[in-house]
Amino acid sequence: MADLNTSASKRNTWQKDAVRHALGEATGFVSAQQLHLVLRNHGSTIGLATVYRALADLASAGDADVLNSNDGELIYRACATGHHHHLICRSCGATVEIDASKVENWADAVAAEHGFTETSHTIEIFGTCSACHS
Amino acid sequence: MADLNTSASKRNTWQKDAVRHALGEATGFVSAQQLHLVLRNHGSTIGLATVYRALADLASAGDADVLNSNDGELIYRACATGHHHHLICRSCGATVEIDASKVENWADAVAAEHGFTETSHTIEIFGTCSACHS
DNA sequence: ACACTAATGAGAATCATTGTCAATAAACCA
DNA sequence: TGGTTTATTGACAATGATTCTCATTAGTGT
Repeated sequence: MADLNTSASKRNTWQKDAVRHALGEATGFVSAQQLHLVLRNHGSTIGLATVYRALADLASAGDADVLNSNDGELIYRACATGHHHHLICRSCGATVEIDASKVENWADAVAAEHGFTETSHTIEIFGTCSACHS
Repeated sequence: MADLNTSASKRNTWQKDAVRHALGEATGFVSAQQLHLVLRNHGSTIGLATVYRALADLASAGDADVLNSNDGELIYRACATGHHHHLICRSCGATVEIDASKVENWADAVAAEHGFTETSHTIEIFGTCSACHS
């Protein structure tokens, strides 16, 4: 019974759909805890561990972006397209996806210059958006 | 700037010196736990909480860089000069400080373009250094 | 040396995240 | 459709990093 095409056979559950949907509804980045709370407040009986698992799956499938907030918790965001970076408002959490091909190239070049291979990078820009900048 | 210990008077203790020194000795980024272990192995009786406090102080004084490792722990590094970024070997932890004025400007420009002010950013490059890339 | 009080350290407390495992329910097949 | 298989769930325990508590220790100015 080996599923050759879909790596490890996955099942579709309403829990995964709920997490995916809730993540899509959210504006900006949200933590697993926040998402779980929202779902429970909407009457869902989903478990916290399941939210964590679903988010981890989404992230590893490339359907969600992860980054660690400054106070050490992982926060997630629904993410449509391929590789990109974020411009995030520190006060309201609004997020703008930004293309960064120039920086990509710069990062790869710098790494290569120092003999590094298999490079990856973390690039995030934080600021105060115009709405929050009274 | 460097207003001396007037209102928030700080005291100099051998513990803080030990942490500062151990951090200077380390190559690359180290966690508070690792640093504590190293100090204890060298015969120090310093407490873990003190290592955490000393590192937090160094970081907020601008004498150390902080970043979160991918497995969710804070790692520190002695940092000589102003603003810069890092190229880090994923396997041996070797670190290269890189100047990134081009990217600085890019980041500020992108932020301004979207009406963001008071911008800051996180830019780190990870890879496998030539020594580790057998 | 003395007094004042910041800093220390041992352990408890916190908090996000992950592991455990019996019970549940997708997906597949006859 | 009903039965079987087994991935997935969820309640709770466990982990692990970091922070807090508080009695004790030790810098610093007088």
